Amino acid sequence: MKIADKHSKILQASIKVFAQKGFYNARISEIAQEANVADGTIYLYFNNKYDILITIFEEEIGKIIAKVKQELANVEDPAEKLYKFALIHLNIVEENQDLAEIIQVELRQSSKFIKEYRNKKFAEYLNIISQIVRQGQAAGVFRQDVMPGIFKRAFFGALDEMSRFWLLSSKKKYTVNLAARQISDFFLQGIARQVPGRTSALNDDSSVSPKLFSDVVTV
Amino acid sequence: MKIADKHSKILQASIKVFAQKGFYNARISEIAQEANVADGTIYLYFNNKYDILITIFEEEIGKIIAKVKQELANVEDPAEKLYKFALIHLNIVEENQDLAEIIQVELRQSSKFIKEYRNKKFAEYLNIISQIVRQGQAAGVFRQDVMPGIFKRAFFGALDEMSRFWLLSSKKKYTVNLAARQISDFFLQGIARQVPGRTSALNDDSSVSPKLFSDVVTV
DNA sequence: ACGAAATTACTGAATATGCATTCAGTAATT
DNA sequence: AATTACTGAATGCATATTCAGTAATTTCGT
Repeated sequence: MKIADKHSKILQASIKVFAQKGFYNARISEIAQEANVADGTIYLYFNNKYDILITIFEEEIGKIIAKVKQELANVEDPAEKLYKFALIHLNIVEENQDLAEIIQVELRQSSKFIKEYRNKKFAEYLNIISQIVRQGQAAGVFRQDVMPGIFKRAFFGALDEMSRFWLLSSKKKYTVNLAARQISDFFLQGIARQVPGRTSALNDDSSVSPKLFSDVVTV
Repeated sequence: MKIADKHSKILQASIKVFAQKGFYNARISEIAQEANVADGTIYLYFNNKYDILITIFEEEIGKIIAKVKQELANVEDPAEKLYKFALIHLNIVEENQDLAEIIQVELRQSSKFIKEYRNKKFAEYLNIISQIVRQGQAAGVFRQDVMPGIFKRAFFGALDEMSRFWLLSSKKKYTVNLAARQISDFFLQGIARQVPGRTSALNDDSSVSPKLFSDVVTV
């Protein structure tokens, strides 16, 4: 058996066990058992338990970002790009549930080091979204008063919460397609009923959005 | 010193320490020190370390839900209600950062028991949002094809991600007001530029939303 | 009003346990 | 024969929890 085999066997086992039990409640002996190796063998491939978690993150997150970027490359229309992003994201989560669980839950409450590391990679991911927004604004199809820095978080957060819900409730009420469609549509169209002859129902009521976006602090 | 005093002193200390170090890296001795009691005293008020976490959740989450409901009670317009929800939510997070950190991070990866318990309370919170949507649909001001079950998660997720960002980066780029305004506006109006005479830019391009929301699986 | 006895509250060093990590020994490969 | 890969029982440490002892508070008889 080649080295690469055990390395990845242990990693895969770890992803499974960490996702199931959580990092702190996962036992090295469980991972060893799951990977069909001795406890000690794990330490030939990883420095310690924490190192396994970091490696999972390092080796897997890059793949995801690359995949999303690649799949979006040949989509032109900003609105469709946003929808595609949602669709791809949700599909990845669905196909990598254990990994998604770890990234969503375990990596959040880790050491300062891994947290910062996570955030760096994460920022890269979020910036895919803000780039789409800027592109849409430049093309004149998205509103100019939208702040990409807020939008990217709102949009990602919506997807993230939706997928968290999936991870919890195994039996899904909605398809990935429907969720991606609705969520991207919320953000593109809004939920306010479009009254013919007016741009939106909201504009009816000046008390609701008195001076929209006038309270910026910093850029 | 009254009993109630120590109970809440220990709880407050725990919130602080858990938020700072994470549940698993928090030491009982640290909490004791922070609360100015002996290690053993903690066990006169709580069964074990985990019990403290559960109690934090039990005693604090109810207050929050009650506060939000109460503050929304006298708002009528659904659109404004949505904005108010965002504003109140973000303000609560801002004013209870340690607690927010714990609810967001620590309670996620806990035992099955606490997870389920969290989800129950959490569902109650989310349903405030879907109620607003249904109210708006009944009043004819929100689109009928919006699914409240998806919307509530998307909307909450957007707020949650925004506040997570705040918890991480101490120096804030945006005010709570601005974020609440933008996020509720994304969802109400969308970001697609409103072209006069048309209901939205999206309707321009039939390829983007071919058969919107036609792939429902279950209700 | 006072002190003694009883009750209740608190302390923190000692205990016990659980588990990550090590390493002397064995097996497989070159 | 030498090198490399693996094993899993033994080690050692960290820390949640306990509990014998001390302090504070309350009760109650004179």
